[in-house]
Amino acid sequence: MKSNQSIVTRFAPSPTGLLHAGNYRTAVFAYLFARQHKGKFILRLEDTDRERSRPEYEANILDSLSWLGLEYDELHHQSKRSEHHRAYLEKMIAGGQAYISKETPVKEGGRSEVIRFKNPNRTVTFTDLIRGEIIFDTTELGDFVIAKSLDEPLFHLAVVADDADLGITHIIRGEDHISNTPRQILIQEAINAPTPLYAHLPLVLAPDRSKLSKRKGALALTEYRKQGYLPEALLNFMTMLGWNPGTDEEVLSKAELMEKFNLSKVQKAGAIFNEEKLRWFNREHLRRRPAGELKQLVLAKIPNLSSLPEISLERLLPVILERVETIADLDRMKEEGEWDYFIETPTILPELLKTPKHLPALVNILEQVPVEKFTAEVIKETVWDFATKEGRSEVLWPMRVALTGRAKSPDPFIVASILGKEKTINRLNQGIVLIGDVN
RNA sequence: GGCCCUAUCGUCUAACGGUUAGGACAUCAGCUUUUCAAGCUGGUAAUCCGGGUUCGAUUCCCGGUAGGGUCACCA
Repeated sequence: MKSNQSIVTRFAPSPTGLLHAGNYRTAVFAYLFARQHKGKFILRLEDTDRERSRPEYEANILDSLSWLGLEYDELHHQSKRSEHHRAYLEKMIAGGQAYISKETPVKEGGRSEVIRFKNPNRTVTFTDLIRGEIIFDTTELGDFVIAKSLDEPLFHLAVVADDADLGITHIIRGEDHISNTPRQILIQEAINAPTPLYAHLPLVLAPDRSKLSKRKGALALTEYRKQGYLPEALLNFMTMLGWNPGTDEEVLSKAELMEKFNLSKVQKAGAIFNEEKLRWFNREHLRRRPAGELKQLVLAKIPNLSSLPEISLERLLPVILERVETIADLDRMKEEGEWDYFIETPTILPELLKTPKHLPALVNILEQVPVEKFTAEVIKETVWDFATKEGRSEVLWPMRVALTGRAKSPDPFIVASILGKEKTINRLNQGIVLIGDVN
């Protein structure tokens, strides 16, 4: 029902910098719109500026899109289409819609001859899918330059020619292009090309509400990848920046986004890129990954945990996962040896034990728990009355410290169940010895 | 400055012209098996201002104000 074979969108970045949120959100919207309508999504590298375009930036764009999962149906390089551009230019010059203009170069490297568009000086009106009718008086634009020479087309000409040749039906791009639109419509009319539908997206903003840019601290998409974010989380977050599904749901998979996305619920005002919320999205997406995958991930990042018995590992995984927001947290845990006490006996600072006098009684109590019933639940049940009677913090704090050697850790019952009965008893005894030594 | 776009909690946002203006992130408080994390419960917090239209405006219109974008032989 929603299928519409004729829809073609494009993402047209210039390879003059790393792809960041200000750019790729546009790609996300164009992609979702095309896919939802079973249309085509085209990637076109706008590399006509030979000086500023760089292969490494192009590689970065390709990398980023592939990581995000935005697969394109066609890839074009604007620089490889200059013959088409030349043909349009020649036709326009012949038809009087453009002309070769003699110039006195104002800046260094300026040409003494450029190609200018013969502006008909009239009002241009178009209906933006997001903003409605927009009216411009193009008179003030004058006869703008559309090419440095027949073989060196400039932005406006190249864009219009390529969009026409590639059959683009919907131009979904940033709001910063609104003022370019009348110029491009004028060129379309001159070359007798159809005017596509326009949807100008609100901008992604830096915290100071200005357009997000590298200068404003926008991180490359690849940087978020390095920081351990999931592509689905980025995709979800970026889509929610300026769009909502019309319900309270926020955590959506790529498939769900493709199904629910629509231009009519796209916001008109710009939105600040909020990293806190991104982290939250990442957590939510991480939690939704299959258990097996998460286990592999943890073991890959913290390999020494694989020496643990299977049962211990099963109990430890959820404990680790609830402390992870991005995958980089696992690297940090590895780095800081956060879980090392499960592998090696920790060194315990006697003063950290605070009130160790109950440790001997604790050992006696735990001795009674059968090895096969040494679970967090049973341990808690067994110790609880005693701890309550003697004062919970008096009993539980030294128990936890004796087991972990740390001031901060998961609760003592969980820790004990992961260590197993033997190690638990040993470490408690070690704590007792330690106190004896001190005394 | 010209032109264009925009305006709901700190942030992202919801609300056929009638709601105690809702949700999420963040924040604060409390609870939970001392600590960390997670979780749960609750709280603080918004319709930029002024005029219209209307029985009734967050919503429609106009004007201010504020913010943003754009004004290249870059894209």
